[in-house]
Amino acid sequence: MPCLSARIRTKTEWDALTPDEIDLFNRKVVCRTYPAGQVIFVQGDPCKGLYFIEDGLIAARKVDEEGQSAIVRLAYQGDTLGYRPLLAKENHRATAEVIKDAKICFIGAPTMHRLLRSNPRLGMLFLEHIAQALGEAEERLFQVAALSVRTRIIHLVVLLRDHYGTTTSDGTLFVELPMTRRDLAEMIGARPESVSRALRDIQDDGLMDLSGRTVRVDQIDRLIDELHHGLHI
Amino acid sequence: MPCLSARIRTKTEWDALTPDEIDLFNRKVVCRTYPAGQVIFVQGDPCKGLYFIEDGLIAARKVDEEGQSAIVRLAYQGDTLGYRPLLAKENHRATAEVIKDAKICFIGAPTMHRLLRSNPRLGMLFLEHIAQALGEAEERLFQVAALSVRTRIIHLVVLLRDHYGTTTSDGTLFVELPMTRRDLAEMIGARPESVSRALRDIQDDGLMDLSGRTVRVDQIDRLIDELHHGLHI
DNA sequence: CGGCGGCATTGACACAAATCAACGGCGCCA
DNA sequence: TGGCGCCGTTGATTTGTGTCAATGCCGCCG
Repeated sequence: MPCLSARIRTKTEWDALTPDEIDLFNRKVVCRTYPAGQVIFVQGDPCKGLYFIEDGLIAARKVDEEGQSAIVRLAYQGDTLGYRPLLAKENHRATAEVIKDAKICFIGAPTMHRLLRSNPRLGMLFLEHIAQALGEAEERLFQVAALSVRTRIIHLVVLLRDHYGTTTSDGTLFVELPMTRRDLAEMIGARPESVSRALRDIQDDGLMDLSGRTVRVDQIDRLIDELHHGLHI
Repeated sequence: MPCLSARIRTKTEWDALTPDEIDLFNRKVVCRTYPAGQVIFVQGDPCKGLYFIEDGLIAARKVDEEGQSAIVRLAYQGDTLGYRPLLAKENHRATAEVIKDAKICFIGAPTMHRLLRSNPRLGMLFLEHIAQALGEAEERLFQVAALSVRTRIIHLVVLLRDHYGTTTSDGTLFVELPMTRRDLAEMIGARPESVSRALRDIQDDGLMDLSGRTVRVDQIDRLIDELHHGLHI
């Protein structure tokens, strides 16, 4: 079973590869599974290649000397990890940690550069991908810089809906919060206690129903409205 | 006088262009000057092409419906603006506003795509550039999410040193803060009053000397140390 | 010239969020 | 089976920033 299965590939930048290149990829790639909690690479490490996420959820976390910490990016199935330092020719600037058990394929920098040289379209698709990633990073920068914890939490739930939301036949939306309160807090630049309180406040206002790590939302519009019009109307 | 002068070009991604392509660039480009305060494009606008900054300083600002606002990026001489939406195939997600009088060259999207198709190396250099921009965005995201206003201010001064710092013969460093307190505040996700107070506090601690928009730093090490070891030692 | 508007600073105060502390629940494994 | 450690919540309290208001400064323009 090749790591780069067609099902996943066609939705990613790897769709640019020719059959020969797919063959090269599959020969060079090293795949393994990582349990939750495992660290894939550490900030400061030299970047030896990149990691294609076949399945699972990974967080890129930055930490400083005082222990202050924040999650700067999430990587889902089909995403690629480590491309930023590879392309910028830098060391890793974040630590990658598995949030949900993952299957990850490593591809070394030399192979990657060979593919980029032989296939300009691959570079163009990476360009598009990284441009979107920059847009998301700037969006979250804006949110943390300008919005309240409550609003940031709602943005986070809406964001997680893309990958962890399911809608039942009667239109009710369920969103799984796929990580601890601590990690949710690090995603929005807050403390776990503040996340707990904000979630309860939003629940008390009838915007969602929380049980454990699952959020039930009856009227997603009411959530979205608060993002656009603020609390009061 | 062609817009893409060799002096600036060789330090940017445009160094990849062949003489023919430079010629095409110079034929297609439209240059003009913008006074401070002028808006170059507005968030939500379709992206019609990109803007090469021959001189000046530009801020990319995000604003929401409630008027909350933050500066998500600065663009200096030699930088290119608008490449993110162009490459991500999105509309502009920020408003570009001139901070210091600028000379800017506009190059339309069709020309740009033609250059990218004819010259893969241009794409590779953009890839490298945008990868670094993503690194900077994530660094600032971490700072706003995890650090105090005081620390963020120091980071900002150190950042501005790259483009607005000069060192005298006796080793004293002068950094110009090239914008209003309001804009400084929007760069770090704070209020102008908080910026004023933080600057005064840092000055009271003898780490810098502030007069108007110029900061004098005698021992840059002491500033940098605070970033790595915190306030106390 | 005089006055208006934006900039910067400062003080008093309010408030959102952090901190500190305590508790119950749960999984894990010695 | 018991206990240790992490998770999640809640309460009490502190504190860093935001908010509001007043002032002085300066540049600009009628």
